[in-house]
Amino acid sequence: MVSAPLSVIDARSGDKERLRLWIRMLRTTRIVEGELRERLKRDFDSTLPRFDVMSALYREPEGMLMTDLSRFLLVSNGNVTGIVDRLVADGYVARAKREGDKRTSVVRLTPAGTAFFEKMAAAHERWIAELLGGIGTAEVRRLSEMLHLFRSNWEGEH
Amino acid sequence: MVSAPLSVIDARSGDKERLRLWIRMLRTTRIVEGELRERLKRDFDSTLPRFDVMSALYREPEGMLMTDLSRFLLVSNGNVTGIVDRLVADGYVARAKREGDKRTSVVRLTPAGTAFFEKMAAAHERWIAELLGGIGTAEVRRLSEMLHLFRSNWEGEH
DNA sequence: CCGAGATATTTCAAGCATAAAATTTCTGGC
DNA sequence: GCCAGAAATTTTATGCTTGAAATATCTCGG
Repeated sequence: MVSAPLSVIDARSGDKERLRLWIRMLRTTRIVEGELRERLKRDFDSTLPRFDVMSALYREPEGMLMTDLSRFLLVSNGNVTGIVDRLVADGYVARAKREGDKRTSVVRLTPAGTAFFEKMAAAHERWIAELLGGIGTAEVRRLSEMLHLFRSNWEGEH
Repeated sequence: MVSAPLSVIDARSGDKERLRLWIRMLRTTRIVEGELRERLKRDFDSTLPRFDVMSALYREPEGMLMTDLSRFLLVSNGNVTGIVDRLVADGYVARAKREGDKRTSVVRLTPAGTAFFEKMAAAHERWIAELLGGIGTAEVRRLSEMLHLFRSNWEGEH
């Protein structure tokens, strides 16, 4: 046999293209994240991790446990502790002890935190619209669907 | 006038979809990055930033200036200093003073660094092929092209 | 020449990130 | 009731990240 079977050749060439896709995805997210970081700092004196935490809490007015927060954000539990500490110090977030389980504490946005987040979120949505404005609406939909599928597959297996 | 013009309505609905796309992109890269980080640590006792630096240097056997390195990787100049420091300490990278300009130093992979990187890169490519394997080859090509266009647009404007 | 700005790099302070260890509290079988 | 293990959280050590300040060197008009 002189050449590999077609399926193997296909797989190999596909590998290279997946690698290129990954590099481009990483570059795109880095560009956008860098821009968002800069603007959050400039306009709100805040950061992306703080925005992420507040965004998660905004969706859950009853509050969340630290563990749920770290799982949702895909970051380590120890990491969340520090970010929440600083948000508490700023008065945007409150920790509430619970009746039943003394290990856990429910974390939620304060009214000040909610108001502040709503301002940031509005700007954030405008920025994303601007930064991703070069991608056509049909492409956006297609791409989004693809990534949603990826996530479903991933979570199905893990 | 009771309702906004069509173009405005279109823009608004597109904004929401772009926001959703951004969130999904961020989640995807976080999942993949987390997996890569874990495997780099497990199999090579290394990290993603170190891999990125070595990858950049591998493409330039003549070496790179610190500034070019940080620009290429889209990270701050101060950041590169620390990563390179540790790579130098491990013997994978060397700083060479230059004749002409005493401010600059050319950074390049050592033979040990080259050999080590080639092992990592092979594993890295397999991992990406595995992790992004759920996305069909045609989709990969399409998606990749889209992101390439995004980057071209971005760099054209900045 | 020579000094004002430009350029390359490092240093610094603060915050983000992980994994692993330590602490505290809960739960279920005995 | 007790206690072994599980679970929620914080602490710790180390490394990554940024923006800004500090240092050193270069360039070039006068």
